Amino acid sequence: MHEAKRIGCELCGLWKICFPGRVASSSERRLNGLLIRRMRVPRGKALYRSGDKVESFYMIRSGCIKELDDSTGRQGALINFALPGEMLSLQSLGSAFSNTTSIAVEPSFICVVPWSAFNQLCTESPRVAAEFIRLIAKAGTAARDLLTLIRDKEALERVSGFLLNVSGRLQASGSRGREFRLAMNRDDIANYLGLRSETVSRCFTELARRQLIKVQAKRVNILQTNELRKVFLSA
Amino acid sequence: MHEAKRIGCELCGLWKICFPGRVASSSERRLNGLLIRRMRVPRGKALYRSGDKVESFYMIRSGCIKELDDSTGRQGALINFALPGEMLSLQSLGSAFSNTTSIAVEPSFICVVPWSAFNQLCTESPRVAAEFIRLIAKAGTAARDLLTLIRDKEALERVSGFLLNVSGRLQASGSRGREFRLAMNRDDIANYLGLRSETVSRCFTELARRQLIKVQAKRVNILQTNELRKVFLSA
DNA sequence: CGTTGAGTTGATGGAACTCAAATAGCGTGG
DNA sequence: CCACGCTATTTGAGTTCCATCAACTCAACG
Repeated sequence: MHEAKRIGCELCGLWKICFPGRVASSSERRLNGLLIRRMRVPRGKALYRSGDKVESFYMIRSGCIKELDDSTGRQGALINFALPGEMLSLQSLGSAFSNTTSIAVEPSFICVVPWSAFNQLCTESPRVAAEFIRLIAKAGTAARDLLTLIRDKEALERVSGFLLNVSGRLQASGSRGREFRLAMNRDDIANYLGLRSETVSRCFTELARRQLIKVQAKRVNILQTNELRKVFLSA
Repeated sequence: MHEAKRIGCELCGLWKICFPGRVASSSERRLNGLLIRRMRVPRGKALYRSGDKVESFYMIRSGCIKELDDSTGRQGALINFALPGEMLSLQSLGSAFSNTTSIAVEPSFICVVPWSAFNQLCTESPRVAAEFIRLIAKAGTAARDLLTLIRDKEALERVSGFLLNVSGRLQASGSRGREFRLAMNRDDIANYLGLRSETVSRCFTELARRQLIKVQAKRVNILQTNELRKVFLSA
């Protein structure tokens, strides 16, 4: 997020699959440039909606995409923020139609990977298939992490965990992890963490009062990572 | 749960993979009987522990296995109950070592599927690989469902959702979904739902007061499925 | 028949929600 | 560039729901 700098392929979660650094056959190389389509998603626009046929999966190059679960009655059940270098809609691949809606929180650039072609590639290359299974399993772990964050922790711990999580992921994609701009608003964060925007706001204020972070609106500055981690862990 | 009747292969989540009903090559048939080991797990015994090398995944034939997340500091973070016909530890396949511990809630019978052999099979058979990806993705959806249950609903709704969920899954494995015996105790349910055992108890009592269920200790009888579903949905 | 552990019920306090008002950001047009 | 209006965010006061602590019931078992 923050600056619109787009990450390069070497930071993409698909790197090991797309590029032949560690792969052998030429068929594996097909993904590189040929089948993957790049596109821009304006802020507020949907990348896909629940009910859409699942034909592709996506990788975020820059920006931020929020993934909403429409299966529950409630509107706007936010189950994931996808940050640069991360993949989207992997969990939908099992079914014919998507059960989530993905909306750009800020203007974003993404890679679209057609599932059919990728599937074919998996059958041809065991290595790609294995790598892909690993990626899908990893996506499942993320949901699990969020679960324990929400179920077992109270508000201040959740917000701390959220900040540390975002910080780490931004760093992984080559951005600064200490000082960044949150793409999403307080309501989105609250929905994600199972809180109210007022509570999120109060937590930010409290963390700032303790000198662990600095906040002004969407700008966040992490001053004491270790102390913040202590708050996060102090169940 | 309830009676120790074990489900047959035709209800197993791996059915489509194990059996040649819809598969072609003889290599796909290898799994059937030859490599899969069946075993008994006594109540309270661990099937595997976090840190163990991931060499297999598991299918429940009878009984109930609880899966604990040890990564968080807190003890006993319960992320899943595996019921007959369901699979276990799929999310660990990506990593070398398990990050969860699985313990039998009641005496259980399971199938142990060696991952290495299965992996080999996936490379040989595209159909098996695709089916397997579907299964892994489905496992991810379950975690997601629990997430929204816990994050967006209050106690009575969570307990209603839990009962409906268990009911449906028991039915899927051929057991009665109306009247059953919960294998797990109140503490396990509470941990799973992000509540306290006292609260779970109160919710059971309240649902019984409304004549939607009958409870006495572990015995549950669902009287009004539709009304129970209304409680569950009334966010 | 006493002990033990699980489950239920009651009383109380605290964390987060709700409603409401004040303030700060941000884009737009003058 | 500044003033305006709209929205997002912060802050405050009162309420609700669930956790906590504690007492009690009940069934299983030696």
